[in-house]
Amino acid sequence: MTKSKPTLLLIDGHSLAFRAFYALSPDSFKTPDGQHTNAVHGFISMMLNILQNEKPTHLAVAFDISRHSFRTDEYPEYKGTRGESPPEFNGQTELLRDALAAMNITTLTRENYEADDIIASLADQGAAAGYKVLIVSGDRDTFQLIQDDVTILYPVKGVMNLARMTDEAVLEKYGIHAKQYPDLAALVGETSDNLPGVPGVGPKTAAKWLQQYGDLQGVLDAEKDIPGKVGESLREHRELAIRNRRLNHLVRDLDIGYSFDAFHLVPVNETAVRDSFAKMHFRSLLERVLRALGVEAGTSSGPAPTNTEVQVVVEEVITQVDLVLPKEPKSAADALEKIYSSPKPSAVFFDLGDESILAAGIANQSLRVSLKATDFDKKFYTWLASAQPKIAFNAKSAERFLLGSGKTLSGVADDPMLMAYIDNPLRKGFSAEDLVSEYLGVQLEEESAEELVQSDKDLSAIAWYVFQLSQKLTSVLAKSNQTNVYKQVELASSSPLARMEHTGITLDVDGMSKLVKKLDKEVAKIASECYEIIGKEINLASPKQLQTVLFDDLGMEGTSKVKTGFSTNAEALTTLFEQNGHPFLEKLLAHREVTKIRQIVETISKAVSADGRIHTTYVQTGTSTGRLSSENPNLQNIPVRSDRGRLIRDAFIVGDDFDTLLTADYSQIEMRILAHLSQDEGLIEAFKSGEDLHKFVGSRIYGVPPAEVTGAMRSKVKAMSYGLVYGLSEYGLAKQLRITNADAKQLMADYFDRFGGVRRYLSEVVEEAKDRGYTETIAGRRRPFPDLKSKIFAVKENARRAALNAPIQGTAADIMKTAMINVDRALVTAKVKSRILLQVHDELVIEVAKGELEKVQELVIKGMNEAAQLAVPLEVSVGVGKSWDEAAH
DNA sequence: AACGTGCGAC
DNA sequence: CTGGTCGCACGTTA
Repeated sequence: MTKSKPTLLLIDGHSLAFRAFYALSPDSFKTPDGQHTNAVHGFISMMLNILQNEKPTHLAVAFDISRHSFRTDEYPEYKGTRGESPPEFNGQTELLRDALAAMNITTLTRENYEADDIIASLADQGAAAGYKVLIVSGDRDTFQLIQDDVTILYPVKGVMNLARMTDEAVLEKYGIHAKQYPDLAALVGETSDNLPGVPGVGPKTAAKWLQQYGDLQGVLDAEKDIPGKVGESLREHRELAIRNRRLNHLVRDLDIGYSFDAFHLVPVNETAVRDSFAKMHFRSLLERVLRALGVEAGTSSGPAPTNTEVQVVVEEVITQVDLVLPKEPKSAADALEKIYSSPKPSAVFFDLGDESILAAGIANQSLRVSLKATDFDKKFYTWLASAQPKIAFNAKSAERFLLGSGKTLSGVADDPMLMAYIDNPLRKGFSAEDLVSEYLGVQLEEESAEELVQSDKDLSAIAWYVFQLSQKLTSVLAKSNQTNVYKQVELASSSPLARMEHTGITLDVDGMSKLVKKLDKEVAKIASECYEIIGKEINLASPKQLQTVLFDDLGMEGTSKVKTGFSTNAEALTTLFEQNGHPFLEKLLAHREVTKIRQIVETISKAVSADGRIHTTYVQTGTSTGRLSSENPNLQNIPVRSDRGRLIRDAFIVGDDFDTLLTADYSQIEMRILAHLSQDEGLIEAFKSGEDLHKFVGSRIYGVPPAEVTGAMRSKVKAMSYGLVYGLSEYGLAKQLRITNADAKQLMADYFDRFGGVRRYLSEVVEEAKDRGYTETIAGRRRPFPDLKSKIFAVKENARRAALNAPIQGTAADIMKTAMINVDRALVTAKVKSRILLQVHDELVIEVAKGELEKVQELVIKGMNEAAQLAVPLEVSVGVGKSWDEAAH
């Protein structure tokens, strides 16, 4: 076995302290004499986490001495935008350096240089001397230091997470290699350093150039070949880029004057650390430091700390639930044996990574066991795949990840996350911590300020609480009569969704990249036409700059208002264009449309996995009505209404080994539900007649035969019908149809004269919701409406409109989920290869295997039709094609 | 990082 | 004041 390399950890002290400062509230960390210590606490905690995870052998922390450096000599405005540091930060750097000294950790500074220069020099020297080097810095300029043995740990989201920036990671994120990063930064500029870049050049443009020409010099050499306004801008502002590049170049050959031995991690001087921490009133940190670093001989003042983890037993008794946490058993194997063979349900909680399960906790009433991923064995997987009842928190994610490694999850009897969603879909968080806190009154994790302290979770304890959660929620749901909708609709959707996510849909990547190129050209052309018209270059994506141009420079009169001034949204631009016909408005609207499409194309393209398919995540707790939402990427808002948009749908194609895509959607499902709920005779007849709905309604309202309903009449009626479902006002209807308020009022009156049942139903819904405090779908899904009693008019009105819509949208969601479950079961039972890929609220997309089309189409239609029995028929229309667009109908 | 604006879908 | 439900990108501000 070869000896592993020593690891040198280099920390940019200021940078990490500042991140820590912003991640923790200063108010929570304060000594009695008013000195804040949040940055120190956060820094040390974070450092200990890194020591634990990375196990470096050597460590040094570099600090800036002052703001003055050779860079400010060259360019006095360097970092000039940084204001005074917040008063709560004062004194914390000194405290931190004292604490580090007590811990026998070397700190380094250098007159006239920044901490990054020290780090750069040490990194090179360390790598050359055979160290593995890890750098913690929040400054992206350090990316230039990345090489085989030099990795940057870059803090994201406060100080909790560190992104491992390797060359591949930089390439992934920015499209260029790490050593090109400073060239990219030079072109783009760095706001936080007060270094403006070349105007009009963003990360994407810069990356494109660097890919093409290699480095900044190459780009500048080729500046004549770069077309368009950006090319012009580059030629005009090349000096900026050159200056930026000079300033962001890190000095890599400083002689630090220490041998690496000085950085070797050694045990701490316990007395000194105790003194230092006592001054700052740190208690939990002391334990951690002593345990992590060990104690220097002869400095210990108390009993020597042991390395064994202290088993924390939470003892709290809450009404209804006995919350005495059982101890972890001596023999995990024994406990697992009992759990795996028990006919009673056991709870399982998974610690989920980005695409795999990292660890798990298992518990029943009296036993609990934690398993790391390395402990997962055949017995564990066999149990997961068995029909043995399980209470699984967020079963869908677990099943998806298990499928990813050829395993599976079955026998899920309860999912407390979904139970809590059914109980109250409006709550903010659905994490196990949130729900345990809300339903059991136990704080699983400290508040966010203390999060840093908690580096290891006891998953078996969480699993045990999950077990308690399901017991508690079982009775909660029984009381509100929602057991049925929970079990039959929500829980039953989990596995089909997991498999849909796992399966994904194939994207024609080549088609998409061609499309981006085409759209890029269109955007550039439209943009330059815009600049031409207004005589200057602005950022067309900036509402603020647009406001200046439209309402100041061009003197237009704003229509609707937003918080920052007059609105520049499409509706406002259209109205303005009707008023003054200014050509800029037209171009701007076109620019918006094309950039939006291009943006979606890029998002979608980036989301393609190694298998060539896109795997969205359906969030089952994402909406207040019962619908699903889709994220990373959102596949429920792929354009379809414009020709350009449909080009995107055309890139979603049938996968290899399959024959065709089939789409099946419900026609006018929300209007059908309205007919059912309102029992309005006219509307029910409309659907039973088989006549076009809007023509039928139009003929009633205008008193003409359906055949004589004109296009204009039909579209008015259509807007009216859909408006009803959303709580549309006269004003809104008038605005949408561009008719007068009086005409809108008349239209509404005529509508309600003929369809009185609808009016009665809608007012009943609101009354009942106000009375009971919630609305209800046909399946019994509830949504609370506390705001219906608000004294604030706008709040109350918003609640009223949402309450009109909730039972309708929610019922549609229940029906679609039921359909999905039906279709999934039918396909599995029929043992066909075909499978569901996507759900888009009223549509399913199915991938059909060769020879299965006829059978599958029949099963799909049947499954969807049988999802509900309404007073009117459900109508399903299907289409088939090689792409999602072709399969549309 | 958080907010505001704008816009794609159903 | 003025149409429901979402997710996402971008600019701006901090």
